[in-house]
Amino acid sequence: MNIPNYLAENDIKPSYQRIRIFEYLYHEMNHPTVDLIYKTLAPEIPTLSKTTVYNTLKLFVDKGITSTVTIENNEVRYDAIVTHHGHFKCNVCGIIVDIPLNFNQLNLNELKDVTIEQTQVHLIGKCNKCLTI
Amino acid sequence: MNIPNYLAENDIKPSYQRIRIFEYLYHEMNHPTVDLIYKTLAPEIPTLSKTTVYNTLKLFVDKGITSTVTIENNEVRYDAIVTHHGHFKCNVCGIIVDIPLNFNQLNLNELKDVTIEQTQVHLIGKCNKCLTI
DNA sequence: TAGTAAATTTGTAATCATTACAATTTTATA
DNA sequence: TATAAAATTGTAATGATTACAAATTTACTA
Repeated sequence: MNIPNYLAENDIKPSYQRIRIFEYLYHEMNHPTVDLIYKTLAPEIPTLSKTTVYNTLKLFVDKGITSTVTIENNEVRYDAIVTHHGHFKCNVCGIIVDIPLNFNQLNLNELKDVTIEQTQVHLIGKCNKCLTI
Repeated sequence: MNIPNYLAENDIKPSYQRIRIFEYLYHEMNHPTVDLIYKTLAPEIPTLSKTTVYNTLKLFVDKGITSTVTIENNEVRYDAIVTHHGHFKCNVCGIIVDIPLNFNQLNLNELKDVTIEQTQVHLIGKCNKCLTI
């Protein structure tokens, strides 16, 4: 994955900040909040502004290369995976992991008359690590 | 449904404010925000405080007679239905409707090692009414 | 290459939902 | 009726997000 190229292909000029933010999202896969991205990158990019992180993520979402995950209020999280998938969140350690899901298995007969553009499946429980402690 | 009895059965003293707030939730079935509940009831209960609405909904959730719906950030919504079900939200008119779902149909083989305590399924699209305008 | 316009980044202030907390009011009880 | 406990209320604080204008960087053209 060449990140500058990937950004350019998606109509995003690959500025230094944008490259670093997407690189973080893509490599960490940790569904970070804006605050976590900012706190992680700020020491390495001293001029970085939190507003830039907000602006950049909004741009990524608009251009379709990032999705948002809102499981609980007061924290929007971001994900470099944009294909349909679900999320599992451990309510002990807080980790969020992507899970493949076959949405066709949901019986949506009740919804004949609507169009569905987005599906969010969030599972909340305890992860294996926290169960065995 | 006798609301004072229902509250009492669930270990909640049926004060006037609590009765009115639950009555609103239960009859409207509109997945309101705190603000909407407050704005609707305040004219009829002039002394009502928004803090009371927050306190009361937190109590309802703790006692298990209300659930929260967080589809988008910056608005927690409340639902008097607490059995497992999903939600459909129209991104034009904003209406949120409950939808029955058979969660067993989700193929969760990937999650053998975790316990799942809560499942949230949110479908976002356009409702029939907004499609035909 | 310099000069200018456009795009991007930045910092500060404003907004809005929610929570904290102490004071007041109401309810229950002795 | 007096007192304690519970519930309600209003105000202030918090924290995420947005608005916005200034500063900086980049792209383009003469």
